[in-house]
Amino acid sequence: MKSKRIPKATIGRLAVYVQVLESLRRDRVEVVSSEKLAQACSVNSSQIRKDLAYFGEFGVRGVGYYIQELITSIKRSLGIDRVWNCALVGVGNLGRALMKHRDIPRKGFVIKAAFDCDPDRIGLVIKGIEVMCLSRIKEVVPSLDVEVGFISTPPERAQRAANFLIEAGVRGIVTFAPARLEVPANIPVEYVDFSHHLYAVAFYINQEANKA
Amino acid sequence: MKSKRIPKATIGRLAVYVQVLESLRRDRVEVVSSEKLAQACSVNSSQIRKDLAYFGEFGVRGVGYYIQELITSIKRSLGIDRVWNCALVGVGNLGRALMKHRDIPRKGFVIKAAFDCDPDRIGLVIKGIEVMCLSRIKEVVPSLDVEVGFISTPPERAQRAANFLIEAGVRGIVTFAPARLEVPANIPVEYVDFSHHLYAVAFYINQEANKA
DNA sequence: CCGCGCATGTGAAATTTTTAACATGAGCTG
DNA sequence: CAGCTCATGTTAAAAATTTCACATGCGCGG
Repeated sequence: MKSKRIPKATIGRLAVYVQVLESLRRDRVEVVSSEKLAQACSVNSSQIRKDLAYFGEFGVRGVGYYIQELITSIKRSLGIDRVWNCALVGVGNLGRALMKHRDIPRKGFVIKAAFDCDPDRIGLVIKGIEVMCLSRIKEVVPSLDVEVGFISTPPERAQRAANFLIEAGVRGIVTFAPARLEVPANIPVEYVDFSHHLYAVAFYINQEANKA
Repeated sequence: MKSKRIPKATIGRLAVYVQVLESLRRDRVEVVSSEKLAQACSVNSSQIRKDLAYFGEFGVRGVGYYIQELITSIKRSLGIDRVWNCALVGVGNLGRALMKHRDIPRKGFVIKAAFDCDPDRIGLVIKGIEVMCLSRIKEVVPSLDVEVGFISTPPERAQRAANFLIEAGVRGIVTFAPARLEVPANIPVEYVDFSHHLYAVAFYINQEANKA
């Protein structure tokens, strides 16, 4: 386990490995080889061993990987072996859907506070969380130990939301708004935008058509 | 403009360029240099010129890129300068949200049909679309010129949904189910799963912490 | 209408990432 | 307990991608 720069692509694949491993675990499989796992994830088996090697030695030679153990190890490596407190800015349709989405807490991300600047929304209670005025964010985020910010505002207000969140002390942002954000270099931002996948599928369909 | 294999990463970036360019257009900006665009997208300016070069020459030397024109060119390159008819399988919470989601048609993807295997859901009408039994898919997809399949079933039924869609003749799939799919090599699949972004942000936050 | 400035498009260099190859070590068998 | 099998962990090679550097060519000003 050497401390080297870890490729962004590796992080993405680790998430896939976890997904596939959890699916295997549901099927009561206990051990898997890098070769088998590779097939299920549509990647090369060396790739898997390489990716895992960034974080340690998790397998048993001649045997493979114990699935439960590997899931735990990957989650620890990614830092998702604990709960992350989150704050959400922008309580529109999307924001409300996120607050109600069961899979988010299931993955260890708990929305502890929600903010908006629309007076009509302030005071609403969704899933036990009261929507607060954005001006209170600086007081609330530290007191609730919030480390991650979710942005679900319209694109034109995303930057403002980001500024508020960072000012309030969040350490990373996941934004669902279709807008790029300018943030300090030490604040990671993840852009969630499934329209990119729509574009991609259209492109690859055309590409297949041109092959044939 | 040479016909070379186009990196997957390039496709992802093109989608980002479109997003940023459309934002600039909203601000009435008419021309942009690769350098300016690069900054807004947090990439290298050579990268942008390289990415665009796969598809043609869209800029004017000494001037830059005409934004409206570039948007059109990129969209044509990606194949999103037209409408794509889609069919959705799995009308649970997520499926219904997708059917109501305005941004999907806005991007040129129109859901023309919806399928489920739960009798309680068959017959429901959502956004003018009647939910049909999955057994009818093979008749409906060709008759409505559907080319793209959306999967929003639980993970354990995603593969079955994919099989039905492909059998019915869709050319590509966008799946929202947290499961990997086995499909013929000529059918592109895009996996939409924002939990990957949650994992990523957690990892990068930890990484920042270890730096300091 | 010539020359200058500027930003593109591109070929080559540098870097990163992926794939292949193999030595290592765990576990099983006789 | 020696030897054999198998799959990992790792080193080296190959491939792909990103970045650099600059020649090309458009537009403007004198």
